[in-house]
Amino acid sequence: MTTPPPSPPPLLRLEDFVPYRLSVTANLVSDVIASAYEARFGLKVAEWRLVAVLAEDGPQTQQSIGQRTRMDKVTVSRAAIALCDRALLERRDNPQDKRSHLLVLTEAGIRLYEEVAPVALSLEKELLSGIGPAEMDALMAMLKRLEQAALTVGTGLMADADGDGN
Amino acid sequence: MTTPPPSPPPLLRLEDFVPYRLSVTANLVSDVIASAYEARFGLKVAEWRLVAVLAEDGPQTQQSIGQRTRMDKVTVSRAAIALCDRALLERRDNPQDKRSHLLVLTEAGIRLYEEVAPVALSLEKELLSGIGPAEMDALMAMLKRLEQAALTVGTGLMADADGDGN
DNA sequence: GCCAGGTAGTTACATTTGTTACCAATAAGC
DNA sequence: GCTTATTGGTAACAAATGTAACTACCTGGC
Repeated sequence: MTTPPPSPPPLLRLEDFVPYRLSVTANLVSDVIASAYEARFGLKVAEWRLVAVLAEDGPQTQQSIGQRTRMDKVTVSRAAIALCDRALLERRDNPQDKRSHLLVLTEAGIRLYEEVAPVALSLEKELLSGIGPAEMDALMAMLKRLEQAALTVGTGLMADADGDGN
Repeated sequence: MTTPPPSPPPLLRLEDFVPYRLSVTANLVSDVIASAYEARFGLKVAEWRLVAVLAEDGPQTQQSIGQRTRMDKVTVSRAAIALCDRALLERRDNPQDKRSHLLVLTEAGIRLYEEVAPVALSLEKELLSGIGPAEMDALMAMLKRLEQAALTVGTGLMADADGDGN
């Protein structure tokens, strides 16, 4: 009609924009994994993470799990409650600090872990089919570096998150 | 007192488990980006994506945007409504199909894009500091491959309610 | 000891997000 | 030119997620 679509010069290719690509891929992967856990073991991702961390590093407080996995303390709390309800973990009193509980896997929890872990690894393998071990190491290293960078940038912007219209 | 010693053999190192690492990193990065967009331009991620896709590929329907960005059609719809309210885009009737609208950026939308894009690129650069261009290409390639693999695996074990098409 | 300030964890609430159901328009069958 | 099945899009509902406030406890100064 009057003004034909102006077609501005694309300043940015979304397909090749790292945060976008990262987010899309991660969500897709996460979705696949999540539904596999959910369908096969009735576990949500957060719950599986609790189990994995506890199996790996032994009993610890919710806070320490939260730090390790960068999950919110509320998320951890809910996951812990859910697992406790299913008797997969126990919350013992922490002699050092009576505010906190020490989370410990029960026998059933350990068994569940031993059942889930191989499935998780096999899913991972399937996802990584066609990617060599060297490449994979490089991928992991980059992800870790990205994580660090994001933390730095994040805390940088945190100072004046909002308040100024700008 | 002393109870079953909870030292199961760690079958899996969460730190090195790709889906976990990917998810943690992506969420962190996404968070940083999202709060930057939100604080500086009042844009949510989905909204920014609409703007970017429209600027890049020109006017198109919501459905095509959904396919391209793997966002749910509801997400796209909400983002479109929000942007329309702010007069950043217009919904023209689609002569081909009167059910759908053609989304077109307005002048203001284009200007916003031209303002946001450089910021996005600079944020990306900051995140990628310390990662060489070759490595980055490798990262992108691997992410794309992971995405493909996830799609395959996903459709394999999911009931797949999503009409992804092509 | 006691009070201020801070932390672990939970609860209650608000916001976001996904699901389902629905309407309008198209396309296919008769 | 109707009736039925599908599709684009939205709205209404339900579930997940984050935020703020709260309890219980710890720590330090006095």
